[in-house]
Amino acid sequence: MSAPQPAPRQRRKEARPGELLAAALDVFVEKGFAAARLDEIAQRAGVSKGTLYLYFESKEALLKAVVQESMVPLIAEGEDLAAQAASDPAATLQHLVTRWWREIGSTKLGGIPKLVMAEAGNFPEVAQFFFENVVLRGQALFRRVAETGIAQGVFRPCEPMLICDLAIKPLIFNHMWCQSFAHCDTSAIDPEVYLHAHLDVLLNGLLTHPHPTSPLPEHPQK
Amino acid sequence: MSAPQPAPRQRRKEARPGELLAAALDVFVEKGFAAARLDEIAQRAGVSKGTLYLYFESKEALLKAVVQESMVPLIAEGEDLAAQAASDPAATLQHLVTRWWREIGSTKLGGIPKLVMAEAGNFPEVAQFFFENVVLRGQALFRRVAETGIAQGVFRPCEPMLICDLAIKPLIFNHMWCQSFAHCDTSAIDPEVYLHAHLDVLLNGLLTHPHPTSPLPEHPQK
DNA sequence: TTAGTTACTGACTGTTTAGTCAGTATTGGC
DNA sequence: GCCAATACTGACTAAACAGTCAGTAACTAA
Repeated sequence: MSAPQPAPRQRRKEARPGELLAAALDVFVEKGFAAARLDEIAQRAGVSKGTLYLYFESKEALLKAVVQESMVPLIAEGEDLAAQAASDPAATLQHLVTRWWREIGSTKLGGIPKLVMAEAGNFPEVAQFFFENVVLRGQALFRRVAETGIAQGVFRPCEPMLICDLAIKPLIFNHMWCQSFAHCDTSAIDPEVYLHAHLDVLLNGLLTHPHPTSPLPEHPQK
Repeated sequence: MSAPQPAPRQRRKEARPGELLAAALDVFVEKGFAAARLDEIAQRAGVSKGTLYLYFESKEALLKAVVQESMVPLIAEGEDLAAQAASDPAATLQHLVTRWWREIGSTKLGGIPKLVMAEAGNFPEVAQFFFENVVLRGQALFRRVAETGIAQGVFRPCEPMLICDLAIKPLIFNHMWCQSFAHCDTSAIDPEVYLHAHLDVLLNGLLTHPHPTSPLPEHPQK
């Protein structure tokens, strides 16, 4: 039986915010915003709850900061990439979707929309912030590609925002679904298989002259 | 200034459960499960909180009862309808989706998946109950249609569950989205327009020999 | 009218947790 | 080594809320 020595205190002003945000992301995604306890976030970051309040004003401000720091840079990066106009809208659409999967859908960041949407009614400011800084800017990326594709006659003519919604919403939802029912849905389709099937059917349904596509998966799960 | 006369007490053993469930559905969908207060549910049903506990064991049991009473009958109804085998799988798929929209997507019942998914981590029993009694049975409906369609060569060959997921998940999510961002997304696409565009692109992308389809909407919102 | 039954009430309890702050311990300058 | 300056702590508080139960009043049958 060793004496329960209290962990030695450290002063690390620079590193704290990042560590707290990382811990907060973990706990928020695991438990949801309401059920996340600030004590647990602090503990995972290796500090006490008091320290949390040295860096963030409130629980809500912490969530806002998580969104700000983790999602907004990715959007900004996407905007830079999209600025280099690609000539092939179908390929660009595929590229954007794939990038979403790599950067967000396959990481714990994918849990943020669920978080924000679940609490949108109780914390409208967070929802608004997310909507303006992530959703609208993300939609703009897709929208430009859709407009180009329609103008070129590659995509069937329609409201560009439709293409945007049809392309990305199913994937966000599938992530939420898998996250929520992981313990129930033992024979769920692998999210990456879903991603490819979705892209295939989407493009096939959207293109004016569908390419011959690879066959859809017959037995996605072993 | 009238005297604040306490509303006269009433004894209505038969009607209470239904009224409480209706009030609970309202408040759960509005606030989410965690943020819903039992006092408010009771108040909306015109009773006190104590009465609530005469009819339901706990808050969690109340949610389970809401799912049981509002969703399960609809699934059962759908199973009856699907038992009358339809010869045209594409039309049947369209019919199932449209029925989902009419009975669930366009009503407050559409808020239940959001509710259950948001709290799945904290109340796994509720998620399990929903999954087994609603999701699995709903999937089975779609799956049978998908299998028939593939066997007839009407749908492209693939894992039938994929068709099921591709057909319904986007719609569930779009409902959640609109509900969550109603106050932010002032130029959102009308859900019914989204429904038709989705069905169009889905079938176009899924059929081995796509029908000539009506054009996609150009300006869905006025 | 009265007495018995029970649906219903609402004040109360216990618990949980966001947010506070007086005090402590580490650091860096001298 | 000593002394600020300040990053950090954790016990505390106030509030919110699920769940309880002794008491109340609506109904019923005789």
